Amino acid sequence: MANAADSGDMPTAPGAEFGFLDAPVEQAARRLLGCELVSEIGGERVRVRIVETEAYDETDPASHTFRGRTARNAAMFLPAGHLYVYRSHGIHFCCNVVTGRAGVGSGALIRAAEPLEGEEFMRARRGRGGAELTNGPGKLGQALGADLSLTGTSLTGDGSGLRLDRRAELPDAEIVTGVRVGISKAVDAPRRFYVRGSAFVSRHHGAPR
DNA sequence: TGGACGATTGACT
DNA sequence: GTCAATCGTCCAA
Repeated sequence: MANAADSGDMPTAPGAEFGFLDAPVEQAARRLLGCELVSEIGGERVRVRIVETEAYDETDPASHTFRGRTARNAAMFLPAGHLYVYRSHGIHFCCNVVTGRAGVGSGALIRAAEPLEGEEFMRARRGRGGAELTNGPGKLGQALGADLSLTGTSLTGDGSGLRLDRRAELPDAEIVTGVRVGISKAVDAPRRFYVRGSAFVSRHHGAPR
């Protein structure tokens, strides 16, 4: 697995940049709200602001890492600040920011984001516009141009993948906590977080109205 | 090694 | 509201 720290080209100590994600996954998931994701995949620069996340870790029956490390979920055990991409329903690519220490299988699913830059590229990839660009995990993955080749990469950004830019932590009053979406286990765990009032928070079947 | 199922989406009734 | 698409992963046998 490629790791920027291996090549010795890290400008700072490994992990320092994403130290704010080396925390209990619920806290890390909250801290990701408001942060920005930059994609330069295919030479097309796209930038979005994260507005919805869900927390998953090894203690959680709904998590891919609940039954331990496998070939698919190995990236979740990397240090905080790496990317874990999985294929959903054979069709969609969903992006997770890995949190916590190396060897710990935890991360936050990025469920939705607001477009900030490169909206024309997202429209071309999605075949749709408006909130439909990025208001769901599969939609966001498609808008960013993400696929399985990005899993295990570092979010420091190397000009060809994804970069995570930290932003100031949102005040509690702007964060809504709820139950996660689309899972069949631990359905009542309050591990979904989204920005109050954002028009890009995901819509899904069975959503409260 | 077979088979059920999924951290979803979009089209259709 | 209902259901198909689509395929890799993982568990049971």
